[in-house]
Amino acid sequence: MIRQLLERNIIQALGNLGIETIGDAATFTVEHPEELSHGDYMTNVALVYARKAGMSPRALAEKIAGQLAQINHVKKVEIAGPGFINFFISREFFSQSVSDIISADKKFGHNELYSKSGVKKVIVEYTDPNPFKEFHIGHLMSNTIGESIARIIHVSGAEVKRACYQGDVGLHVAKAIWGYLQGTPGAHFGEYYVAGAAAYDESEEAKKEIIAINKKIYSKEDPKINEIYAKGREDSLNGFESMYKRLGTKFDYYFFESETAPIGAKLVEEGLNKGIFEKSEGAIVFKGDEDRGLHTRVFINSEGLPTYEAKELGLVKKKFETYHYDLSVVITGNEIRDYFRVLMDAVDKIFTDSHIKKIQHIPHGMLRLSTGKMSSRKGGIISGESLIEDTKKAIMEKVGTGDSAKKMSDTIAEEVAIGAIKYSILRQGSDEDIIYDVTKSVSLEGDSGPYLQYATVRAKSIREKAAAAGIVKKFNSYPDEASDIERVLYRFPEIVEYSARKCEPHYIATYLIVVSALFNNYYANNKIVAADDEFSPYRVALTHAFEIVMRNGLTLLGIPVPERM
RNA sequence: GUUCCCGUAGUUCAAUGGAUAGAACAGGACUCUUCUAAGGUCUUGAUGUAGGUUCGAUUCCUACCGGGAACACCA
Repeated sequence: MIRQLLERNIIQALGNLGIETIGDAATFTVEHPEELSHGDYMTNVALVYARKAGMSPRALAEKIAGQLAQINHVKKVEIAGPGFINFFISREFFSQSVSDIISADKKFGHNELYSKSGVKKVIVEYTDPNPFKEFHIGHLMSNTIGESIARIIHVSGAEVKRACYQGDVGLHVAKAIWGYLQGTPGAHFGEYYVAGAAAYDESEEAKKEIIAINKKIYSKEDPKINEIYAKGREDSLNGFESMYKRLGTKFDYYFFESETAPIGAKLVEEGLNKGIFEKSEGAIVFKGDEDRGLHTRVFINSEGLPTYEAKELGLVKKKFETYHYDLSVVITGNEIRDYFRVLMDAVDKIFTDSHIKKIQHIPHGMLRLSTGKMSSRKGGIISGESLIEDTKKAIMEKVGTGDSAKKMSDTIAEEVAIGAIKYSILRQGSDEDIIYDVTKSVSLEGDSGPYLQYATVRAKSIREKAAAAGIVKKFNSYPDEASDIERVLYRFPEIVEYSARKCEPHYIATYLIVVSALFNNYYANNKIVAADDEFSPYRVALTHAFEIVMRNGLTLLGIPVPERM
């Protein structure tokens, strides 16, 4: 609200100077400078209006600053650089915000971005692993990003439902069952699938057998196949469920291709009659608008079976019938991007309800290895589980050696491993590929999840020490100068809102790193718990406020906070 | 070939059209008798090329160079 206050005052000042702002294409901004030494807020107003005012930016800045009345919370106004006006906020504001953060506690960071814009119900689809195949690191990436976005949307004022869409029918299932029937050594269907997929490519005979199995899966005529199918599906889904538990996800809805396929096929049939789809070379296709760079896509293949596109259409309908959303968010790999644009075009033509069309696609990059694109069709995939286990092992080795008091429990190692992996995914823009380097993922220093967890746990332990020492936090006695950490903590809700607007968790991740670094620096330079220091109660309060921001921020990233480290 | 994404320190990533392009890792120099050294302090080092728009461009536009993806019956 300080921002709005400043904007109003600046417009007023411009008015006093006879500079018209209404209906002007040029707009000024009020924002936080990149560097704290440049103040708490800054505006470029003088640079924007200099030409119009017929004077140099610095001269105009001086004039505007001269016209500004005394603004609440503003302690100092400076002109700097080419003509920026910098505002320094009063000390009382920061100590008040420390108190406000502690009062708000878990709710600090909540905002009304969605509720204000009338978006009250949001469904978020992510992860989408396929039964009978391995849950690999690509699913880990989708899950991490999706879970975080779901949480961010939730604290931004919407009811959120989590959905997972899974391919329980299709050739991949037949490949896995074939592998099982061959007596392929292995413990689960993910391994049988790899064997079946390899055989399908290499042997004509195996290919025929797999196609035959596929038909039996659909027709359900073979009791033995039915039994294996049921077992494999259940095993897979149970495996996924325990993975979701480890990762901290709980889905509200599960959708399956076996149920969306008939719905989609029916929609395409109806669309064919309306001229939305057309027949071509024995298949039913949707002609994408070439001018908009859209491709033509097959929805029903020449054998009369619905493709992924048709199933996805069925999914849209199924989702909306299950939960009347205001917005549907779909998180997938970015190789689907162009295809999704075609799908959206088809959705737009098929459905009439404007709500059902409110679909936002969030594509994410690939988790890449030096060996190239991951593919579960061949061997050489990295399972989500093995990545977690390897990371965990590396953490144990790093910390567990030496004196036994420092040895960590399995629970903590697990939390730190999950934090390390999730942070490495969420620290960058989600549309970018992540170059996964095994040795670097194991490094826990600096820009990492464990760094954030460590700073948080440290704050918690200091707070407990203060409580034991009988120091009660207070907000009325503090050093004259506000510390840097105080000057950024109150910005957290703005970061969350911005992150929600962009559907990009990495803004929160980056912010938490900055805040942690400032706190660690504060910790190194200030004795927080000190019985004979009059400022100690305030420092304890500040530490608590920091801990709250960290906890809330890490929660939005889906990163757990260990008891101790 | 067409369309879409992307080129930032040696490496992995940041930067709502703004000030001196930020971190981290790696390299160099310090720092535990003191609340957790998985920490802190100092230091070396970057916008693919050529134009354009702008008071101002890593950001927007055009061309080129380089990487990735999609492009009809897989998902």
